[in-house]
Amino acid sequence: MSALQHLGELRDPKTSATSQPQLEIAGLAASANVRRYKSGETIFVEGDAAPYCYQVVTGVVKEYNTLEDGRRQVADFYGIGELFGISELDEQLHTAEAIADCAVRCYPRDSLLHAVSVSPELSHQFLDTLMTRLHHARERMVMLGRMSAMQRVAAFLIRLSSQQCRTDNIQLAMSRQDIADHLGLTIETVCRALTELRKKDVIIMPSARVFSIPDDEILDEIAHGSSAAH
Amino acid sequence: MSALQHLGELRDPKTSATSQPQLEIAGLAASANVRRYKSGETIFVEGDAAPYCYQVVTGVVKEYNTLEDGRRQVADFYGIGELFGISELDEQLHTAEAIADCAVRCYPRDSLLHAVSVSPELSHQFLDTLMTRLHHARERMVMLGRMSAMQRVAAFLIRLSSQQCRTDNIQLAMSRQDIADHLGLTIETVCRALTELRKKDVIIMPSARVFSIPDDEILDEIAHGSSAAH
DNA sequence: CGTGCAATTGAAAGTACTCAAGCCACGTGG
DNA sequence: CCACGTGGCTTGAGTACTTTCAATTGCACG
Repeated sequence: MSALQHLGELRDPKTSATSQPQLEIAGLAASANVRRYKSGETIFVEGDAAPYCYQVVTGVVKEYNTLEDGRRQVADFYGIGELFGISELDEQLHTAEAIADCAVRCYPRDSLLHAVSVSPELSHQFLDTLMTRLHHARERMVMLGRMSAMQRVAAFLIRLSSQQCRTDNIQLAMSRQDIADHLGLTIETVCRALTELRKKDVIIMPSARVFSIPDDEILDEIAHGSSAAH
Repeated sequence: MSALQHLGELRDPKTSATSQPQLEIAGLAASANVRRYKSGETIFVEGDAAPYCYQVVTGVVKEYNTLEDGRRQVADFYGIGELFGISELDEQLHTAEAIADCAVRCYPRDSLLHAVSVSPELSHQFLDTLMTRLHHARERMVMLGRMSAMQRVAAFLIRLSSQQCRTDNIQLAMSRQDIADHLGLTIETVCRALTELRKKDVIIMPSARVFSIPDDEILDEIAHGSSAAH
């Protein structure tokens, strides 16, 4: 099976379910407190000391890096239950920002890592999360390295649809700029791809941040098929 | 500090040393046997059952995915001591191939994962390896998503130079095609970038598979500086 | 009903790709 | 010993796609 096909597999419970840690990490809830952030607020900055690891309770968070010239690469978006701000060093590797109003649980990094290393249960679960995340990172590398703009946008919409478990009125929590920065494109190219999908009736967009997929096979075909999608 | 700068940090012992597991995993050496592969031989194929995890004893291995149209994305190259063939599922996510004559240690996957989950020591080490790998995967996403062909090639040469701890007569274990597939470029584009670097005396290439870096600051500048590198 | 930001569209420019051919080192066989 | 064939690497010309720059539209808000 090819890497491209994997991109559609988020829908598959066996890959996605295991990457969702439980909503509260056993034995650590006591030492963790919850913070709230408004949409657009920064949670931490690349290079910061990293005393905590974080878990989304409510809302959506993005992690990104900024290049010298101001361009960004969005590493990932995190929804309810997902961990972020994890690194092997004691400094943050990304900047994290709320893209919707958020509640975020903060686990002391040392406690979390210690708890993980002494509990076989937690260890297994955490390893699984990391391996799944690495897996997805590599699928994204295929996307960034080998897929056309249209294919990237189509694959991104498919991923959102599978995450929200629906093909109707799917919410786009992030801006066009965030999507572009995630897919390695410019905002204009994202717009043009969306416009083309709309014109071909592959997607329906009642407003700029909501869409539906009438026939997900057509979208799949665009995401996985020939790169010449005109 | 930006993600781009991280790309040069492989030279830094604090990031690279921790990602190297010891040469034999304690308590598992008994159940692991060593296999040998000639350059070009396939070790396992994407989708295969994954009864083992592997560790390079000698030589160099690449892991890659093949797309429907035959193009490839090389996920990574692995040198002495590095683990590969790791996934959260019990099937291989990539195809692995020796790009030089290799000796490879095979650990039964279940034993390895079990050993890791019950030993705090191993658990910590394995987590560290995975987090570092995720970190590097994300740096590569920045590269694939945001850097020009010339920047990608320059960054790749810098990485090789730091891995081999030298700036003289650095070996290119992999073919131009492998480099192209790793960087998300075509073989021709890689050639042109190398030719340009040679013409500008940024690198010296006594032969196609060996190069030296007279002044690594210039190369750094090309990798991290303005994308207009003409 | 302006203001301001996000999203969209258009036109021109540029970068990397495709296709095609030439080059080079190496191994084989006459 | 040299012609020949092979595979990997390099170069050239034309093309296609994405970006850049610029302008317009749409929408929420005071």
